[in-house]
Amino acid sequence: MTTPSHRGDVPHRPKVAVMEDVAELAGVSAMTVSRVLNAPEKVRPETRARVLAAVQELGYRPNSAARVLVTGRSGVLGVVSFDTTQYGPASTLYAIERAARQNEYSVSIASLDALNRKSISEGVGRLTSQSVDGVIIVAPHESATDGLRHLPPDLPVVAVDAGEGVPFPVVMVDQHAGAARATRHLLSLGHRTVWHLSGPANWVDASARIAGWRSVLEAEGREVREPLAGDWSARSGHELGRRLAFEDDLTAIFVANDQMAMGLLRALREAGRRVPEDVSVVGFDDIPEAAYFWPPLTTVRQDFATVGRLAFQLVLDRIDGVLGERRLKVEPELVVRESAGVSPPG
Amino acid sequence: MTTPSHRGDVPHRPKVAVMEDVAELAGVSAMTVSRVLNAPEKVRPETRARVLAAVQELGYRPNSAARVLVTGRSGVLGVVSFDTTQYGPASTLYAIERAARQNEYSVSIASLDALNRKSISEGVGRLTSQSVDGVIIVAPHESATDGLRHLPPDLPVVAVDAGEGVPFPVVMVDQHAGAARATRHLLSLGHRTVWHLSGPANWVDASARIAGWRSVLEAEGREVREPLAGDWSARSGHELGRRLAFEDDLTAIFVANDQMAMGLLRALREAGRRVPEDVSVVGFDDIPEAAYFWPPLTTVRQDFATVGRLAFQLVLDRIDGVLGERRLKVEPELVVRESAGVSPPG
DNA sequence: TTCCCGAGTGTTTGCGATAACACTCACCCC
DNA sequence: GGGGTGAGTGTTATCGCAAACACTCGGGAA
Repeated sequence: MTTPSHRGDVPHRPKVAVMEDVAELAGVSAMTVSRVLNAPEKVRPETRARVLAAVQELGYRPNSAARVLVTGRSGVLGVVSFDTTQYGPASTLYAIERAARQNEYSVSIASLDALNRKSISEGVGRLTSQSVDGVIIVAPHESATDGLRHLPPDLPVVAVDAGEGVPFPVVMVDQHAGAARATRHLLSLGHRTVWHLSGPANWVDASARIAGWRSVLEAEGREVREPLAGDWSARSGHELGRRLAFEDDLTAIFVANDQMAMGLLRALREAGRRVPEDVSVVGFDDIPEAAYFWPPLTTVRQDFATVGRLAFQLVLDRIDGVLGERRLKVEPELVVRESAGVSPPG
Repeated sequence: MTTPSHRGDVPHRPKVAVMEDVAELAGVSAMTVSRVLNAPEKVRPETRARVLAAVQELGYRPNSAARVLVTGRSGVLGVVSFDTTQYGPASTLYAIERAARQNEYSVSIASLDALNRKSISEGVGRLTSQSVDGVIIVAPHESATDGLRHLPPDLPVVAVDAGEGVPFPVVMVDQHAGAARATRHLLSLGHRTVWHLSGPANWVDASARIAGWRSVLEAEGREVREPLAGDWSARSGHELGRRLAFEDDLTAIFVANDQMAMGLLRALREAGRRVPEDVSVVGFDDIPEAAYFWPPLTTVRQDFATVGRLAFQLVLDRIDGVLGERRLKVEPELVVRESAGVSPPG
């Protein structure tokens, strides 16, 4: 005798307990249950105990949608990011999630297929329509920076590694300083100048690393060779490496990330140039494998965990109406291993 | 003359448009607006146009919390995972997000700090309390498998790479077949037996790879050396490699993942053993860098993208009440490069 | 004693959307 | 011409929770 509806296939939803059920079991009103959960000190201890027992017995869990509807707060943080299969973004995301969890927030993600204004604001849109309380954007591309200028102004937003001129706080590793450190390290080993294998155009960290590298060379009055741009992959490092391997004034090279450095290392070896005896190489990132490259890679460590943690702290402040720092820089660290050595004689 | 409340710091919430506002502007009822958004064909074209214009003008976006409350559907998928900084899990997550997005779902994540029953069900709990429609679990550890038996039975759940005996669908790469393929490849090159550097105990894929490797050796009547267990890291591969490098019947070794293979390669080189002339090495995963190892790594490619896509499809089916496959296997592929060669003359 | 106060609890209302049902036509059939 | 029909729209109830306000006491001040 069931009504001929489409519910035929969902015989009997085993209705989950709601606040009213708990209230009834505990012999109080729903409001008291709500108070036990949100402001326990306002409820007499023995009442509280009864309510908690009822919660336990029924396996009650508050319905977040209802709570969001009435409070306007979701406890969800959105993260917009590009290519989280890469070590850097993945680590940042992981650190954000961890920090969020410790603060009773959960994380919703929106990956981007492309880096441009439209894509970014669409990603943010996907998140805001899920009523996130705030958004962290991990998309270190200049076109993104542009998209970031046109976001809902009342939404708490923090960017990781964004360029200048975005209207909200930015957390970043000091790429410029890191690149400078790498370059100075190579010069200090006696090299006359340092080549650069850069990241792709329009990536803010690629640009910052180029700038850091260049500034040191210029300050020291060294020759500045045009950087060659890869795409962060080992493949591109290898390809560009083959073109560089026969430059005979190449004795030192700073590579914009460790994967490209790996490709370069291989190209150099294939060309018969020994590292570090003939050519010194310094990378960037310090991926966990860098110490097991051949030879072990001297590189610049980025502390993604700290970046993620700080980014979370900053959105949290914004959500709470606190206006904190506008630009937080995390110091990178040069990790000296064996891929960079003293300049070969003459 | 503001009331002395804590709202002092939030002067005037610039109230966003709700459905009623749109209705008013378009001169219709809220119900009609709702229909335009959810079942446009039920509304006369000119009315629809008026409503859409009003939506546009007010920048109206439906409030998802209200919608979830009444429909019981959130359009959010939860993903529970462990260590998304690793290439495999990260790629799987990425593919899931992508598939979800194409189906108008968004993704909420819950990372795990530890792999055990408590941790898993807590992770699922964090997600369900955010009212996700379904959950995908990417936690290929046997202790997890245990935790998975005690989840809310009405929740649509799909696991990636889970062991046998979990009460819901599982998508996995056929690790056993992949390991067998790698092992057979090495035997076919003339090696008398194949050593194995395995993943850590209790990881389901580590166990499956051991089983696959062992089954081939046994079928061929070859000697089975006790596998050495690493922890997936290059560091552990290096460390174990140092112990193995001087075994003189070591001519071929199958390593449970590419990172460990990298560490092993370095250890072998440090011990003066050439790859592939003295020792042949086959890895597992085919991370993007594998082709740029020294030498380029022969390995087994896992198609994480397909795994992610299938896992999403399976939860989606479950959410829609369709009971699909219980165990879906994705075939891995042997990628032959240069790290494995013919057995050195006895 | 009377009154006030505040701790503890209950009642009512509303958050923003959709489901279910009710209504109004214009149209077509016999 | 009466009445069925169905497309298009409106009305009401409801989802589960918390904010705001109302109520009930017992204890202390006046």
